[in-house]
This record gives sequence, structure tokens and C-alpha cells, in this order.
Amino acid sequence: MSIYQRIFTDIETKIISGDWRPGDRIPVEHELVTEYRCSRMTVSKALSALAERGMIVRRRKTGSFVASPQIDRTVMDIQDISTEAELAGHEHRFEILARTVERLGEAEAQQLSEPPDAEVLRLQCLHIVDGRPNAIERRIIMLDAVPRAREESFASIPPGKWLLEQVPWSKAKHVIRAVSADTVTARILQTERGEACLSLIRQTWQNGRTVTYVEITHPGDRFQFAGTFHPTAI
Amino acid sequence: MSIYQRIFTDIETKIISGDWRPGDRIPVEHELVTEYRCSRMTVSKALSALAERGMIVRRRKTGSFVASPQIDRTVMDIQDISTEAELAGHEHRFEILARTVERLGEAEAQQLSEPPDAEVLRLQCLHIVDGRPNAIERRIIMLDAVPRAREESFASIPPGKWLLEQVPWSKAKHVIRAVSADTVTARILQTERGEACLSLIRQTWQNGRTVTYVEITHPGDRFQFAGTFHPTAI
DNA sequence: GCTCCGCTTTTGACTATACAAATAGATATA
DNA sequence: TATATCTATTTGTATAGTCAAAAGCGGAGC
Repeated sequence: MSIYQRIFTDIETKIISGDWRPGDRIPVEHELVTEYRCSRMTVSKALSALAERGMIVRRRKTGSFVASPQIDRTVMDIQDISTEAELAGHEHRFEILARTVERLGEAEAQQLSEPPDAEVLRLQCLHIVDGRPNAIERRIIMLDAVPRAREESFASIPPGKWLLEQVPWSKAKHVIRAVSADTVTARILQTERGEACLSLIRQTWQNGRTVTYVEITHPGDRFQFAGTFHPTAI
Repeated sequence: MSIYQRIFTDIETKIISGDWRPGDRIPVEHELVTEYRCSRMTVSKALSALAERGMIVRRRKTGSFVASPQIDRTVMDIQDISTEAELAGHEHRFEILARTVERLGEAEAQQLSEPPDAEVLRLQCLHIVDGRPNAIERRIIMLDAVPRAREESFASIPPGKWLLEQVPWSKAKHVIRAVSADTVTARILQTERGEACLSLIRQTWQNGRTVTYVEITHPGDRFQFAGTFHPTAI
């Protein structure tokens, strides 16, 4: 284990064990240098890493202090459905229920902050995991941002996965809600009208332009999101 | 702007713009040294930061490459309800509906991976935001992990906030689900039986011991989680 | 009292260098 | 042909120093 990793984990341990509490002062670099008998660069690297993780705050002249914890900063890996199913060892297939090219329309344009005459590809897609309907995906793809979508049938690759190959490293915003299934949704998902469903809305940008907007509705009895937060090792 | 920040953002920009695609090779440190006319340490710092964010992968002898993007790694800040309401400028109050000290019981012990004879404090708490019921909190606090909870009435501070002061920097696991309100829940939340509700379950550990287990149920029409992912600047 | 100035501490950024570890690819050997 | 060995490349870690920027503190002057 390298020196700066040792410094990092030593301090991290003291913080997460409650030994050093929020607001407590951390030894200044110079003290850690003598304690660990290493150079200042090495100490600095460890403290900078802790600061970047939000576990300490650093101020010139005054020193470094244990930060106030964010109660629960959870990282959720929300993959696309086929990837997620594969990772979990389930069988996944999908059906395109609808595919139209049209203009955006006034209400949606407002919602997406895009011009109302923008051409979009509108998709509706059913995901089936282990033989049961698992999600209905209602998607809008901005055709000026992803012109190649116009020629893509999505017969062999689901839209979410296809987009990932076309437009990597986008910025995204998520909203997770609970909604009651309306009649149409309930029929498609083979569940009861009014059944609680988990809805994930995601808007994706690249270079400031909306790429896609999607609402994925899962039946509440067959789906959940899970995530873990813990101060991780380097 | 510092040199290493410039290197960082230059490369980041090339990646998120799609200019450099997953699998593409990044110039080796030596080339960046001559390009930016700086020392290797400075280049290394920038590349290490990119690697830590998961945007590139680095391998000795072969070089650094643009990573395959995780579709949506979203960071959700799930604060406690009172903090969240305050930040959003809403008025928050709460009521303790039930408070008992008892043994855990077989079924729950299994679920929490704790011994069934462990003494726990069981709380039920209603959160009211802007005058309307916003969440019902059903919580278990392990008394051997937080003995001080036995004497705490939670009259003036909600349990989540109190625990945060007692046990900072814990590890946590989250599950988000959609559930239908049962009769009791519906009555407390002043909504309809069967209404879609968003349920957040959180189990919290410190030093490997369970500290608390809580299920917070929100009425679906009054609550949602939101989070953003974007490759952030340094 | 108050304001401004300079001193000191602490972090931030950077350089030039050194050696170590990993490993892909070439070369030598059985 | 298959295997072992060498070599060059690239990253990883660390040192010992420099200069700069931020900011708390005390003192000088009013």
C-alpha cells in the first residue's frame, strides 16, 4: 500500500468511525509530513483526494477540517434495461410498439426547452424480462441532434442502447416518481389499472442540445432501484 | 486557470463532445508534456483525475484510453426531509405517532442480518410540509449501536436529523420502489387507498453494525426524486 | 475606537528528477 | 513450434524544492 493511500485511509477511518467529528481540525500538512516521514506532495495528494470526495474541506491559512456529511449522497447506476437485465442474468427482449416522425408540438416544446417545430422521432417500446412485461418506454429523439435515427428501425437493438453508441458521454437529468397505471399502460404491462408504477424520466443533452427525452414506466411489483453509498477506498 | 485544469477540461471536452470516442487512445503523458510545456507530474495529475471520474482508463505500457460510458451514473442527494424542505423554502413540521422499545423479532432480524433478540427503538413519524402530509417514516434504531436513543423523545428534532448528529459518516443502502397505499397509510397521508406511493428504504451502518433501518413512504402526487449527472469540472 | 499595512501560516500549483512496476512485443532458446 | 527472456515503453509513486495566493493576526498610525 502506498504512502498516500495509507494517509488517505487512516484519515478516512478516523472520520467514518466518528473518532474525528465534523468541524474537527485535521493535522496540517507539515505535521503529517513528520508523522509519515514523507514529502509534502504525498500528504497533499492524500488530502486533496479526501477533499474531492467531500470528506474534508481545506482552507488556506486556517487548515483542513472534517466536512459536515451529506446525509445520503447515493450513486445510482441506472443502466439501460437490456444491459441491466443481462448483468443480473435475466433474459431480455423488446418490441417496438410505435414509431413516428413528427414535429414536437407546443406543450412538449416548452417542457424540453426546444423549438416547437423541431422534428422528432417518437418511439414506444415494450421491454420484456424473463417473459413478463417489465417496462414501457416512451421516447422522443431529436432528429437534428441525432439524424441517423431517421434510418434506424430499432429492430435488433433497443433505442437506449443504440443511442449510447451514437452519443456517448452526455449530460442527463433524472426524475423518479410513483404514478398510477392508466388503462393503456396497465394493459401493456399486464397489470391492474391504478397499480403503483415506478416512473423514470430522463432528459439527455450533448453540447447543450437535447438529444432524447424518455419516460420509462415499470410495474411497481416487478421493479426497484437500489444504490449504496459508502466512503470508498481509493 | 491552472495548467492541469486546462489539460483536464480539454480532454474532458473532447470526450463529451464525441470528438474522442470510447476506446480511442489518449496522447501519452510524454506527448502532453511537450504540448502543454509542463512537467510530467502536472499531466499525470490531470489524467489521474480523469481516471478517477471514470472517463478514461489507464494501463501501463499501453497508455490511456477513453472509457466506455456508464449510461447514467446519477448522484442523488437524498437528504432528510426537514433539511430538504428547508432548502426548498417550505415549512416543515412533524409528529411522532408511535414510539416503543422492543426486541427485533425473527422476520426482521433476518432482513437486517441482526440477532433477533436485539433491542430496538421503533418509531413512526409523520412529516408535514406546507400543511400537508408529505411522508410517513417507519424507523427502527438499534439500541446497542445508539444507546442514547433510549432517552431521546424526538419532540423537537426529527429522528433522521438527530441520528445524523449522533452517527456521522455512515454507510448506507437505498432501495426506491413504488407501492400502493394500504388503508392505514392512506389515512395517515390523507390520500386514497391504492394510491401510488414512492417508498424509500434505507439501511445504515457504522463500523459494520446496523444503526438504523427506515422506510419513508411519500404520496406519489406530492413527491419525486431528481438528480443530475454530468461530467463535472474540477 | 478604527483602518491600513505587513508578517506569518497554510494550502495550491508546479518543476525536475528518480526509481519502480507492469507489460506488449521482440528475441533467443529448447 | 512453443517457451522463456530481454527490452523498451508507459504509468505509478515519491522526493525536495520554488513561488504564489489566501487569510488570520498584530501593530502602527490616526
